[in-house]
Amino acid sequence: MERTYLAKVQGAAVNSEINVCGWIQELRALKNIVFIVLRDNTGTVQVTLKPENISNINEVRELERESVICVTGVIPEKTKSTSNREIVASSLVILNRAEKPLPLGITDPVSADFETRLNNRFLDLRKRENALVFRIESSMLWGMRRFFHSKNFVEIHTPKIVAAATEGGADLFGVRYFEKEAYLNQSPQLYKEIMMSAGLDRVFEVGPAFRAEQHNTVRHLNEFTSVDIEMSFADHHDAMHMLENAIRAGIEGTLEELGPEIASSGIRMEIPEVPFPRISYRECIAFLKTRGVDVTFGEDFSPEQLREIGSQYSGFYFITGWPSSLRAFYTMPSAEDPEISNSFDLQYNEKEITSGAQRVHDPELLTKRFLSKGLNPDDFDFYIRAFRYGMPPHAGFGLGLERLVMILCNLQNIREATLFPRDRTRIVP
RNA sequence: GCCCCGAUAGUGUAGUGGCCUAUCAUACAGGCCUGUCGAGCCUGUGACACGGGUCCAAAUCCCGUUCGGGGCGCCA
Repeated sequence: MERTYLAKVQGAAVNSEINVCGWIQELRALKNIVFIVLRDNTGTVQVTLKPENISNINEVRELERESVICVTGVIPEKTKSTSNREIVASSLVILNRAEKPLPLGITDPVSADFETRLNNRFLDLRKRENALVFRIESSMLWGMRRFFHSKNFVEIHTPKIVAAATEGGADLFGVRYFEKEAYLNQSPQLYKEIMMSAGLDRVFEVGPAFRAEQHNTVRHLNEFTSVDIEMSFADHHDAMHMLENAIRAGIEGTLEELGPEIASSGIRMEIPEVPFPRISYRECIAFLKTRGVDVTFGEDFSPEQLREIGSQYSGFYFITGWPSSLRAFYTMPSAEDPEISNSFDLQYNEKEITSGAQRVHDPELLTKRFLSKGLNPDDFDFYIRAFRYGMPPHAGFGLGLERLVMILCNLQNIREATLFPRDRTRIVP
């Protein structure tokens, strides 16, 4: 018999036989009757077992919480259960028993440290509200993928193992690659740009990025998921336009799929209005000065300064026109104002989630930019070559998926939005 | 990497030098009761991160280590 998801039990026909499978969330063995609250991926339902119907009832009485079972039974017309429906079992199959005690209770009225939760993530995610974060991430990503696909983007996959000289080096993880030295890539940047020269026109990639920085904060991971796009014959305005509409599409799709559950979980998620406000770096400096914050042109904003800015500009907004000195070598300087670049960050309140820009497409300028950043252009020959034989103007961005989910779910720690976070000290599980 | 804070049963906690053979809840085990549903009642098992030191006496004070939390820095 085909398995029925527990969420479908409410709407299933009474008196017909059904088969349900899941975990024993609670078991109450009374003298003449046994009740099980069964849980699966979709919900819970009470299963009622009467000794006269169940041959292995004594074995069932001894089952541990979180053991895995399948039950066949019927839904009676009337139930004495305070839940709307129950299943009166005709048979119960024990598929796998759980050890006890549980290292983390699923329904216990005691909280658990986040570390305990991470060490037992498989149990932690049996809680629906914890798993919801990852359902939201999935829906969000599907929404953005559909959007990019509709805009003629090609989804690509670039190497995560790269040669020593590719990226300057200091904050990369080294790996042994047979007889060579190699590194884990910190961004698909160079490769997605090469695809512009290849004529793919518009590309996006969803993949891991690795940073060997010894940061220890609630918003940094050493391995995170980057949603990257690059588009030809485009500038930073086009990239910002694409980004805000991708986010809007992602949230629309997420609310379509998970709206009721998101609402009942207490997460406030709304479809943002586009376009997002654009605030220039220079405007931010001027604003901070009106608030008595001492800040000079050419400095990155500190967390405290970003909180100040975020108290003025809430929700999604762009900070545009960052000083060229703060941006990577491939960032296009502004034609009108040589001190700044055609770049942007997408912020949500005080949090940065995306960094993007129009890119340099002229190989001579690119070489100068390398030199001004103290990098040796020879180390990037595989990259610059793609610029010498017809590279179109292009622009793009990289978005931190976990940071986006963190914002959408109003989480205080980015690790909450990561199944198995990799931070300064954690590599297990 | 720097600064601050922390580590007590499976889980979450109380306890700041002797009153601690360490509190409470939950979980677990046994019993009573019961179409239960945060089930109820009774009984029981179970812990001071590790290594040094101070002291008549250390969960408690000091040093180190490990791990964790927060902040900063770093951060294509």
